[in-house]
Amino acid sequence: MVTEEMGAARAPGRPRSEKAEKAIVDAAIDMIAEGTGVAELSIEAIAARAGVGKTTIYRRWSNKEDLVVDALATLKAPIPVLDAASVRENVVRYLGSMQQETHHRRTRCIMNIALSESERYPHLAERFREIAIKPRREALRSVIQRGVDSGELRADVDVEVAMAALTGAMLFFTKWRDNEDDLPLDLPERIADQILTGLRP
Amino acid sequence: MVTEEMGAARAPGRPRSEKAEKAIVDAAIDMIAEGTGVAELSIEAIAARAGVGKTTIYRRWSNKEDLVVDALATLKAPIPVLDAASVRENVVRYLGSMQQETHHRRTRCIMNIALSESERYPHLAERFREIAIKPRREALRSVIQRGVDSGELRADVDVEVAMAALTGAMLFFTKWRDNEDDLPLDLPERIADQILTGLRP
DNA sequence: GCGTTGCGAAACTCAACCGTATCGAAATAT
DNA sequence: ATATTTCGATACGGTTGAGTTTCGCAACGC
Repeated sequence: MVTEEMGAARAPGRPRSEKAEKAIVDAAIDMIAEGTGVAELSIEAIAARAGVGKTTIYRRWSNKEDLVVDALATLKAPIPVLDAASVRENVVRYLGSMQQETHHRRTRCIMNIALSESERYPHLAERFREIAIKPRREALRSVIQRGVDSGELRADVDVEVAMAALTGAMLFFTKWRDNEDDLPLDLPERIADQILTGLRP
Repeated sequence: MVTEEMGAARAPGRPRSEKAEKAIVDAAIDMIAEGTGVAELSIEAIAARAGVGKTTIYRRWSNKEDLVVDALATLKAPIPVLDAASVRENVVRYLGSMQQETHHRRTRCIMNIALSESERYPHLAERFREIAIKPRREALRSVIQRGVDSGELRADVDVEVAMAALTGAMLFFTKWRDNEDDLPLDLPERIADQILTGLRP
């Protein structure tokens, strides 16, 4: 009875290729970023694109959802630095980064997953929230909370509603617009100014 | 050369069954409302559910997307009456109806289509916007505009941003929440009060 | 009655993809 | 060297659904 628990050299045969693993995950992400929904995503297509045999995929993940979850987990979400002096400036930066990201197709399509496939793939949606949404939400919450603490914002401000208004307004513009082209460049400023007006003493 | 333009009795043979047509459209809508994505929606399943032959479907629509577009077009979106005296009351009603609708799975799933399939099915998304989103947006815009005109809101209010903040905040709460259960019942009031604070003289 | 057209049902071909199995080659530990 | 495991490739049976065709019957105008 040899213990399998610890130990470094635990491989009797040929070790699994990290390169193949990365190629698979990249292929999956790329295809999602190109607009392929999770439903249409096929293992065969991923294998072909990654230059890998189907066996290599099935040896690691038992189904499509597991693979996609792992793939999403590798996505790093760079959060803007929110260390400016004023709440307004931090909010403008935050909204600006949101607006920037909607120009990257990758981000757009990943957001679509979070929004649309959440009904059918709860695991996936939860994982996504954990990775992409939560840290940002914390960052924005901190900005607003600091504003309340410092007196720059009123003490009775409902932080959750304020966050929803700011984030929701930007999302609304970028996702529900009839015409995506005519977004004004100063949108972050306009949203920040209008909403913060109601939050100041 | 007989003109085919006008005329009532233009049917040589058996007329097409309106009942069958309605059954097909209903079946498609029901399946979408139950969570079936457009991609997984199969003509065969629609035919079976509607109790019609595939022939009957292909005789009317050449592909799935055309059918879904037509199906969405039959959806009537009941818009709340916004004739209260105050802007606040109208906004609360509007947000309240939004919150209500997210409890109907039908509405949720249809919203998902608008949000998620918009990349892959542009026709569909456009049609949906025309039917479901635009009238509501007009209703809310009218409420805010009337508030500005009557002096209840400031003259320099950015109506578009205000709409985005109100609608976006509610959407954010209902769609991006970690935990969907703990939505406070007075959410419409809280959102309205907080945001309208910044819009008043 | 007759020609025409729509109807539901069923059968068909064709393609995609799933998940598994098999193969010879390659990579590693002992 | 040998045993073991992974590799990519390929093939396989099975399922699903698209889109077409055929069939016998029903509904309509004339």
